[in-house]
Amino acid sequence: MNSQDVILGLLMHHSLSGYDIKHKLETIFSYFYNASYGTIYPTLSKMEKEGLITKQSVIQEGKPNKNVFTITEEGQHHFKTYMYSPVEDNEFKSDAMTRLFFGEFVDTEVVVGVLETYLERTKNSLESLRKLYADCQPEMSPTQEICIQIGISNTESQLHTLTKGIARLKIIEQK
Amino acid sequence: MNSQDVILGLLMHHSLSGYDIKHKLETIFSYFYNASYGTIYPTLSKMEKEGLITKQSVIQEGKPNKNVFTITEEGQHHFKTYMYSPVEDNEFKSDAMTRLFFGEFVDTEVVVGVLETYLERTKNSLESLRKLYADCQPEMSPTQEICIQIGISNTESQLHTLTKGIARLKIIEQK
DNA sequence: GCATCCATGTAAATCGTTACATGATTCA
DNA sequence: TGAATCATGTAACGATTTACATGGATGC
Repeated sequence: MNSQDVILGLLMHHSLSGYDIKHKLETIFSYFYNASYGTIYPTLSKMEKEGLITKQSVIQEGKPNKNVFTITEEGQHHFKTYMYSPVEDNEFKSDAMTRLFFGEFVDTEVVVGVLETYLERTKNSLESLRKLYADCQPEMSPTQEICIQIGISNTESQLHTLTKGIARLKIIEQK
Repeated sequence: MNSQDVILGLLMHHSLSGYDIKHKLETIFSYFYNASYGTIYPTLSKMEKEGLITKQSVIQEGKPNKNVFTITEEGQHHFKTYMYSPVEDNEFKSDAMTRLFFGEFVDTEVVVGVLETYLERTKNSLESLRKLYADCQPEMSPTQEICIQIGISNTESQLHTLTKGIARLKIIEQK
């Protein structure tokens, strides 16, 4: 899985600009994927050259012009090939967990701070996911709904687990 | 956070070879970090040149010789600088969740297959983490123990959430 | 005899982020 | 007047994976 596969998937539903794609990634995809403009725009150019998508320039009033991309039949075929290929493993990288792991080499209060930052960010993510679910539920496909339900549940559990972890750490601190 | 920070952290406890480091990453770090030999060996060379670590060749009987690396004072200082720097956001990338999200474009049974693969892998991860906890608990630092407890709890919740998700998906399939 | 573990390393390729560069419009 | 939103793009850099290359020892 790479940015190309994700972009093709987003264009399966309807045509979008690079800016729209970035917005989708920041909202509905935030739980399990991300990409910057520095990836999106060059990928769109590359895909257009390869005939997977086509570009239409749209002139807007009161807003800058934009390039809207539409998936071609070849692009749809590419996307299907991705969807039937072997599933890749999840990737998880956590700076906060790494610092917790190495906690013995710094003061416990520093580690507590790290976990509290992590907790705060998790709370924010949960809030965003819940808001998204509330706002977009009617227009979501059934699998998209399951997707966000899984995201919300997992984030809730993380919150709970982290809170317990912080409590345990604070007990150690007192010793 | 990058491979250098993680390697320095591992060497804080005691000297290790590149092979040992890979093994640690595959076991105790498996939940929140990973790196291949193609990263580990060049990073060790680079750090040695920069004076963050030193190399000792160890001749072994019945096994190939190995290079054991020891952290220097400068390396320890580097590591501390990392530990006190701002915490980076977690990164999570999930091919399985992406396919679930785009589930409307393939047969539901394909999506069920994707989630069942995901579930199977999660079960295996959980088993590994539990085994690791059982085997290494006595030699773990308190923060390392919290670290693996968090890993186990989160993986357990994921298992639960995923199982519910698959059930919901199968209800959709029947319609 | 074959798989697995031990052990190290390089080179090419891939993939991606960050910073830079630009600029109009809308709303408070 | 200043922040936020809309909108596109490039160039330099960084990080990492995959595939290649090698080879002895141990255990089944």
